[in-house]
Amino acid sequence: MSKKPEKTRDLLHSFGLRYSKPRNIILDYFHEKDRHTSAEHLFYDLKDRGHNLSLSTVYLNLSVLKNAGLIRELKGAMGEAIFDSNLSPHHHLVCEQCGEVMDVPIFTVAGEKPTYLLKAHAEQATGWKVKEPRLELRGLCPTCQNT
Amino acid sequence: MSKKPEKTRDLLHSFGLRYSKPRNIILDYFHEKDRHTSAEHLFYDLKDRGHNLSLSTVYLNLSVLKNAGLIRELKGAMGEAIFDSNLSPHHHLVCEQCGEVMDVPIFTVAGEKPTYLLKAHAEQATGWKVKEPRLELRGLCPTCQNT
DNA sequence: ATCATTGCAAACTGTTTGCATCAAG
DNA sequence: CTTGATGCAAACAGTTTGCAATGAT
Repeated sequence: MSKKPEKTRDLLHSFGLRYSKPRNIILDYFHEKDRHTSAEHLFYDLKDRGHNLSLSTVYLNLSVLKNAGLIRELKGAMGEAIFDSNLSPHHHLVCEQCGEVMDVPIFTVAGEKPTYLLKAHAEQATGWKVKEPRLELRGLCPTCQNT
Repeated sequence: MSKKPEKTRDLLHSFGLRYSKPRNIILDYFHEKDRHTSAEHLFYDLKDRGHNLSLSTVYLNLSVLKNAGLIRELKGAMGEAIFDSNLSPHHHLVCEQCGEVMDVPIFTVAGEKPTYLLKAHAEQATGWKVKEPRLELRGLCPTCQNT
């Protein structure tokens, strides 16, 4: 099932990263299909498949891959880090009960009348029940912009 | 500086909560002006003012007050819980560098052309540099809605 | 008198780090 | 050979919990 290591090696190199077996395994995992996974979940999933990476290696490489831009990070239902290999621009729907994460195309969410239609659109398009969206935008405050 | 305890007692009672000195102190803190604070920050702030609540009491009461609807929770720059006593609907701008949190009125953010104007509007209105907003909506997936 | 709240310490979860060993380039 | 990656264990931060003492109603 796994891609040819040379492929992965080239991919890593093109991002300025070294090849390693763990990285190959992790990238294979993500490339099988778009996945949303936490470090721990990935760790156990890989263990089930006979890949005994250490947990710290998993953490380390998720962070490396994220910094290289090969995967994206979001926050799960409990605030844990969730990694997503789908790089195309999209939003996320996170189930507060089971933790399930679903991708939401940006243009379904971004209707003409944002705050209200956001919720309605997303609910209609996905069947989820969406909590009142309170945005928590990240950025740099004026002071920190000059630092 | 602190409000009359009877006031706070009545407030707490009206929310079905018992009065206690820690709750009084914490509510006083929040009501002095709208504040954004983490549990730990609150703990030290109160210590500086001579109120030696235990950290677990601070955590417990923030959670109690939040569940009662007297304060709101959001996630800070590092994913820590930040509590906000401003209950009117608004969004937040969180500085990734210094952790500063700023309120953003909903209608400044929610323009006519959401995804794009969101960023532009917010930046223009606040002077912040806003990272591309990726929404992480919370809700219930179809399965969990029937549980 | 009853039952919730407090404070302390210990437990826990998610994540990071130090360091000796090992593999990639 | 040089530098970066691994794996383990220990360290950490933020938060929660168990429990006996205390305080509110």
